[in-house]
Amino acid sequence: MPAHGATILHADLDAFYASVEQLLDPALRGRPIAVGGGPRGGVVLAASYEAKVHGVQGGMPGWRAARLCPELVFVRGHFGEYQRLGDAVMAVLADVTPTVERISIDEAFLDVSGATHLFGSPEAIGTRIRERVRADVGLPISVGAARTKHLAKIASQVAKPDGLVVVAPGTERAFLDPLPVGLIWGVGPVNEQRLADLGIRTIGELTRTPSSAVERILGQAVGHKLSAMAHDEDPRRVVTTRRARSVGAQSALSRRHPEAADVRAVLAHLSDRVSRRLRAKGHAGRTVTVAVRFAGMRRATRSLTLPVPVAATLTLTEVAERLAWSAIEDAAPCEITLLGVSVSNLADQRAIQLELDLDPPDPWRPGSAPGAARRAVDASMDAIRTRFGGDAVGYLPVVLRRDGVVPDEFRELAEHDL
DNA sequence: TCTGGGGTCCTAGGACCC
DNA sequence: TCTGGGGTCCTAGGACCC
Repeated sequence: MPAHGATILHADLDAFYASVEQLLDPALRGRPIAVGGGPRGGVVLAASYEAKVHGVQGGMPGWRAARLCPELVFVRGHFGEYQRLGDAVMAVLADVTPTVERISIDEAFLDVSGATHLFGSPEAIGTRIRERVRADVGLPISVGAARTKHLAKIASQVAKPDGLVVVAPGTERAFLDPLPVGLIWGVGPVNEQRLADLGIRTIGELTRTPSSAVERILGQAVGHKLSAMAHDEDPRRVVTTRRARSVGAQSALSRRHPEAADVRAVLAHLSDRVSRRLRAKGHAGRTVTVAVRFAGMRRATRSLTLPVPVAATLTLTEVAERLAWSAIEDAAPCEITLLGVSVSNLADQRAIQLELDLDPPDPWRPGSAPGAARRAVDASMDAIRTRFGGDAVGYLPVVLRRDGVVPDEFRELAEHDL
């Protein structure tokens, strides 16, 4: 049942990383800048509006961004600051209502239906949020307000940069009809092109298309979402907590023929990262998935669901290695450019810590229980890292040392629990 | 001189069970 | 004479989001 009034807000910081850099260094203000990447490699993580004008976008290879905008300034990024300032903005939002759903470092939904008696209309609340974020944190933020989350998110996109858009109840159709379908959450480049092939470019054109045709193109789920939105029946509520469904890590590698020692070293490193995070949260997972990217960007995944959840570094490494070779051998001869490990089917694992014994027991210690031994090793490593920091033990595989395009601080930011 | 790293959700086919 | 229909789980691939 939709709330009365445009009481769902979507607040979204503008070009977040780039805006923080311009806040920290006044010399960068008004200039086209890119965070991450460089003219010779890596990818752009974020671009300032001055750079976006030239077509520079997040996710774009640095060399291409440099070609689009020769005066582009590349900055390395202050990832710790992003976390700190993102948190500060969320604190401002929490002053308005406890019903805040943070969906990434820099954006959140709010349900302000219980806050209007204190702060006034959704429009007044949106204005207040924008003023306070600007005054207290120093960053531009856009806000959309509407009757549903979906619509509020579209409204904030329309409001950018540094604006506020309220979709008053009853005006939804008039608001949506002229907008491009790409603004719909879940319609990316592929679906946008598929729709364009049918002559459908605006949301209005889409809603006039028979739903059976839409579902044929976009699939049943997206089709249903669209028709729900078209009829203003978006049931999603603002939820303040969400549980992680998977934990993973990946690393791009310079193009190479897969060598057993390399593959093992990289997978051990990734498995170590993943399993440490699982253990830190008291989680374990039954399904292990390995992703391999080959030269030419083709990808393959292999997964295995185990009878019991795993969280031990060594166990995860062994499973990952089998899965990786299954994918590599199916593609041979090949060159690989990325390896990834992820664990899903998560279960809370604080009480029991069963570990699958994939290997025969240690021949040097007859009667030993490999699972228990592995847990003991992991516990010691975790304790040392907690005390002395993540670099105290463990190692970075030689094959990764040269390829570390993305700073570790960025990984930490991306993996941070929101 | 080819593209990061963290995720979510959906789809389709097959195995398996009752 | 080979054979229903529904449900669940697993696997692989893919689109999408920040």
